[in-house]
Amino acid sequence: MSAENRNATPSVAAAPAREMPATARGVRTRAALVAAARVVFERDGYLDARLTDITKEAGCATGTFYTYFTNKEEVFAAVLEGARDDMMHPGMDRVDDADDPYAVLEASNRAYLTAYQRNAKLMGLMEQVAHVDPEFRRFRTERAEAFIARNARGIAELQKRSVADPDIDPVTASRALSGMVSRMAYGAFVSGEAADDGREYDLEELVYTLTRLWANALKFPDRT
Amino acid sequence: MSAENRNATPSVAAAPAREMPATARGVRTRAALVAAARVVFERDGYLDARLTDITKEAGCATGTFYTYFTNKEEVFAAVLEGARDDMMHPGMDRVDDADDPYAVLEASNRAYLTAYQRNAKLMGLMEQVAHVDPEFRRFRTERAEAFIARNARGIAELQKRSVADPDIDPVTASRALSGMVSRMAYGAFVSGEAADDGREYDLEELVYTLTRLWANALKFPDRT
Amino acid sequence: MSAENRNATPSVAAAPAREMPATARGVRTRAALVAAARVVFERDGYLDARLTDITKEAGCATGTFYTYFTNKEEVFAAVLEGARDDMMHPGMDRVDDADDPYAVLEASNRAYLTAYQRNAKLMGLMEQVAHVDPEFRRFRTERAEAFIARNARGIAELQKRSVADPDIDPVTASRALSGMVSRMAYGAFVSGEAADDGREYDLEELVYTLTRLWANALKFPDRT
Amino acid sequence: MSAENRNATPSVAAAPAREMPATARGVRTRAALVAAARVVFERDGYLDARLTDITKEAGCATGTFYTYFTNKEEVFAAVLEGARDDMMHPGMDRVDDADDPYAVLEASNRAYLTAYQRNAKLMGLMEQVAHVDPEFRRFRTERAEAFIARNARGIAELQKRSVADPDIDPVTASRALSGMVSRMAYGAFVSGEAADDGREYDLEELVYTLTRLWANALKFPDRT
DNA sequence: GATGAATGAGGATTCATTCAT
DNA sequence: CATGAATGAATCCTCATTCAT
Repeated sequence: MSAENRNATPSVAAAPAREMPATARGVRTRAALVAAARVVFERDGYLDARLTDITKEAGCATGTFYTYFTNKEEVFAAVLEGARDDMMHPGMDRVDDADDPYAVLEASNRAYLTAYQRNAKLMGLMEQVAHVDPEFRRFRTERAEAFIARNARGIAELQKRSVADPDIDPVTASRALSGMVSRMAYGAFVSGEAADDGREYDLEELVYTLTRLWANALKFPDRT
Repeated sequence: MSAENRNATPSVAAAPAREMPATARGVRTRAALVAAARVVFERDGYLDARLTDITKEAGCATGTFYTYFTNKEEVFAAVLEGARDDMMHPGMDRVDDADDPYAVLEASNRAYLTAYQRNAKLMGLMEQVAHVDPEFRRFRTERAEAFIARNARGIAELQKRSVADPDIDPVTASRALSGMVSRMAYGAFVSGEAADDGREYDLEELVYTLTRLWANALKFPDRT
Repeated sequence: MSAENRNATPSVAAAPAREMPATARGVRTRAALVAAARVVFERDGYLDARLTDITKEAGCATGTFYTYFTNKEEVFAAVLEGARDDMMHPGMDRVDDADDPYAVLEASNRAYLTAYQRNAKLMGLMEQVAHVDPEFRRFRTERAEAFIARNARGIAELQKRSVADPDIDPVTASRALSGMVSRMAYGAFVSGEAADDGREYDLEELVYTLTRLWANALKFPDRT
Repeated sequence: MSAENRNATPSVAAAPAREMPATARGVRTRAALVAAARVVFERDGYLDARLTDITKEAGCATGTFYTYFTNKEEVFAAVLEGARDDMMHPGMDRVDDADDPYAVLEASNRAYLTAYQRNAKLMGLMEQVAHVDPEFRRFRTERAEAFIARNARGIAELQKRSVADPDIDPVTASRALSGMVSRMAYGAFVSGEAADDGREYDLEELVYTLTRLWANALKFPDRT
């Protein structure tokens, strides 16, 4: 985890991106475009967003777009870039007792869900775009794999300490459980799947259930 | 699962569908179009599929398309229709000991995963389309909710029989665990996420791990 | 020279041309487009011709253009196709005395110049396009080489019959003399180079001078 | 050739040229732009050359271009300016025996072809631009007419001295024969037409054949 | 029913030229 | 003088949908 893929991937897509602006005005315009793009994308969706909507929203001419980006994918990448750190490294509260795996797990899940909720619109967008553009499919996969790998390491660690079911492959388990959490986050914060239940999603209930299921699944010892 | 989705309208989406063909030739043409549509969709994806590609593949004229469908959504609905039953009611092997919840769960998971694998291309398509067309988003959600409801009922039942952790909301748990399974199925059979692990997805390993995690999560009693 | 590159090169450019129309209406529309294209090209030049001008001239919608052609090059190729035979095989009057090389040469030059004059606008266009599009550069070169080869054969023949200077390489000579004629034709009928002389180009004077120069250059024996 | 083209305006085309730079820095920048323009034109062709390519190549900002030129035509004119003298007055070796018309002609042709070869890229460019921009069409024509007039004078002179066929109009003949030479030069040094002959163009062979054809065409007396 | 040509709104993209710094 | 970002008119091209045969 930590800094390893922080600097490695400066841009999301490997497109031959336009170079960064040289002047202050350029920086401002570019930023305006990225901000506008986020607004338009979140409002209209990736597919329905037209380049002119973005420039209009940013208050500049059509051509200006092409000073900074080559196409829609590229602005979208820039938009993601902005939220990237928060999405990849959701700051986790200090856990008092780092030896209590349940507490660590719970804090981790809460951090993940909170970050997801904070960036809900963007995450939904990500999901849509990943299903439309291979470039971003890869990006999404990488993000997922980063979490999976991190969690797999955690599980293996717990197995070594004999606090997790040893009969389970840590990677597959991580894949399953991480998927469970992200899938749930999507359902709760993006698609609002349970809206017709009449019941709203309660973050704490989510944290509680997911953590408990996860802990049970790995056979964490009962907390005394 | 019950009759809730099986009402009068045969079409998936609620579009004002064209009526079914009257003549034998009509039936044949329509069938050819649906088959062609599946081929084209699976080959090019929903978004990149052009109506003319479909008619070309079906070996008929462009205009003929509109004799049977009003637009792309509608053919796609017809394509789904074909695989619908298999996807909704994956035939489950008779389980000898219906009282062994683990065995039942395992059989159920195997049935689900097998069906998913059988219809992998289509499931991937479903996923893509759901992220693009609200009509199908609803359809996908309904399918998911059907499974969730079914599984929630199962969990509640087990709780009543005291073979499942009573401290967990059955619907939320079902949502989480069902999501875990479907997410995993997608990763394994559609996006081929783990291809770079060097390891192929092994169906039985999947069934084993998912079932075990699920059982653990609900605190099924140890099998003796 | 005969049919050797008559069927060989059905289309000028090797572009993946749209297939020919299946219905009579289609044939009509395509023809209208080609005719319109010729008008527009001759009026505005190749570079300044816009696709919409062509469709407007043809009296059809923009999109219709793309039913038959993929781009400007392709229509231009189609336009050339129409005049191709006349340009490649300018019908030559029967020459009474086929043994009189001077008479044959004169008839040949007259035929060439007449054909050039008939298709002057198009030849000018060809010249322009050849300087702009490599595809057509090749076409133009091929046309030129066809004439050069034909004439080189003629020269070699005369050398064998000892009626032409044997100390000259027939291909190089043909290249030079054929170029002289085509260059002159361009100057006279397309660019109207001598317009400021006050003197108009007189076809017969052209034929006379070019033929005489050519005959002298090859040292045809004096006609007695 | 005389002073007719050498009037006050140093620029080739009659565009309302910007005045020459006042400062030393200005001179340097302008020169850099002209040099860059030549590079870009020769590399990309006139039509595909973008103004920004030129400024980039010159290592200066886009706007700087407009300090010295109003548009593409004007830089191109400036580029031509540089090679102008060499192209218009190809230095001819002293011919020992100025009374030997064949020797004079040969020297003249060699000088012309050599100059053409030296400036091949630019001549090709000229040709392209002449077919695209009327301004330069005129320039090209003037250059051609200068050679034609000079040669016509020469021919008339020889006719007076009875060493050239008197039955030929000297201007028309000059037009034809000068065209023959320039056409050949273009074919040999620019379009590389004969590349597929397997034979390379040999300058001396060219000089020999063209001179001989020309001499024959005018019925120069046999050299003894 | 089947055919396939015609339609045209809609959006992306380029690049010469301007102008504030 | 130099800078380089901003401008936006001008075209190209696609493809769902219609309709005469």
